[in-house]
Amino acid sequence: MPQYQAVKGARDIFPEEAARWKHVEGVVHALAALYGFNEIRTPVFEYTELFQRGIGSTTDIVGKEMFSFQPDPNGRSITLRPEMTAGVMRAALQKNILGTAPVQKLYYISELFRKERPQAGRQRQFSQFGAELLGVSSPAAVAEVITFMMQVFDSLGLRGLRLRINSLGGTHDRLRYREALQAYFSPYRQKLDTPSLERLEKNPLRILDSKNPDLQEIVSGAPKLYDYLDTEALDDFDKVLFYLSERGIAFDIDHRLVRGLDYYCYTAFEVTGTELGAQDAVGGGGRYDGLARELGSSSDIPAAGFAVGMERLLMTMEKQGLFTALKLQAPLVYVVLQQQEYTDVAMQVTFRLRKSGIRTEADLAGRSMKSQMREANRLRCSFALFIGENEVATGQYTLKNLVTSEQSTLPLDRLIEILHEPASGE
RNA sequence: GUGAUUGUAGCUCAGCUGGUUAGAGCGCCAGGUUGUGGCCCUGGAGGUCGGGGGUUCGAGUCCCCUCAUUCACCCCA
Repeated sequence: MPQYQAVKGARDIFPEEAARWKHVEGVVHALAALYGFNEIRTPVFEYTELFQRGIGSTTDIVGKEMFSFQPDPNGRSITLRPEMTAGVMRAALQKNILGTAPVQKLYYISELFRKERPQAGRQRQFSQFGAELLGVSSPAAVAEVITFMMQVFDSLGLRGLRLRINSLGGTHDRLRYREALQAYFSPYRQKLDTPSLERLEKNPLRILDSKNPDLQEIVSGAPKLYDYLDTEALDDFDKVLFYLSERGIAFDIDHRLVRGLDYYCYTAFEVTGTELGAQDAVGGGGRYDGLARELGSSSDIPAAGFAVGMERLLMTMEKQGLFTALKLQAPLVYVVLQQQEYTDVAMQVTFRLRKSGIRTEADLAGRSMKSQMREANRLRCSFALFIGENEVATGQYTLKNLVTSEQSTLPLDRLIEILHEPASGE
């Protein structure tokens, strides 16, 4: 074991994997532009209260998973962001961007931090891409956000992802339902497990999420949220489903889908994959009309958004073999020098090639010709350009095609022309 | 936070009931070809056997502690 290791739950991404990230990020950026979402970058830390208010103090994230610290002895507590929505909303309110344009469509690809035990598909530092649509509260807005997300999956070539969707109703609906749940579960107190008992008081909806097999029977008999939705909520939900169907987006209605964050209302959704192990959620989101008020806004700001776990997305793509064709970009030319005394010439030539836009690599370590050739081969270069006694004397250099093994000796200007020809791969 | 799992070379792993200088494949470096790679051949470098303690004549192998990994629970992306 080396003396220093990456912090628990944090990992390094080396060049080959970084290429995969760039590929995925490229698709996200391109589709965001297509859908009219603009990138926002917010600080990695915020005042702790923001998350306590925004995410909800009863949630696990706030209760036990935040990296919080106090930089100044008597100063305010600061927290490494465990999710993006609260920060984005804070930024929007702080600058009052809705004052200049009443609808804001924002997206991000950002690093998040949660103090959990790492396991497959879960790290302490991880990243999400996501979108937030602020200022509109229509089924069309929710459908737009979901469609954007699903098209990213589609464009990346993902198959077999499952979209589950539910309506949580408005505040009134949820209040009535909450009481109904408490009434239903209270007689079962003896049988409930500790976390469920706690939820019974704080947030009974989340009992429905329980995976405890012993509780399944009780849970399945619980009142359905769906039966407590008023017509407005039902119409809203139907409309969202209508848009999705019309666009050919498959979904499963799941009346037990609740989601862990307090701020969701009306539509909530989640996308799961089968290749991820226990942590099978790739992304999720919903509508959160109440968040802005929670954060001190004097007016209502309806909003909808989603977040997708980049690591889980990449993991699923890997399992589905979607990266096989992706390789690091190879240099076109490797400059090989016969003896070290030609280093200066080699550096000049290398520079000229690069200046003309040709991806060029050269030996910086003074290694043997054989090593240089092996290196050229390892890097999958298409050409080797030799600098030796003859070349220096005549000013004509030897270019070898490493695939066909053909080589010719010509002035550098001429070689650069050849290298720029499409057949050369440039 | 709880449970289980694994920890031997850069990587993937051997190492029988504890017994001489700890191995293989791949990778890396060098040479075979002092102006030419991929294949092949030869050689080489590289290991506090995660760390500490204990049992023993003797520990990579057994025991304890510790650190780390991985997976699962909880919850979530």
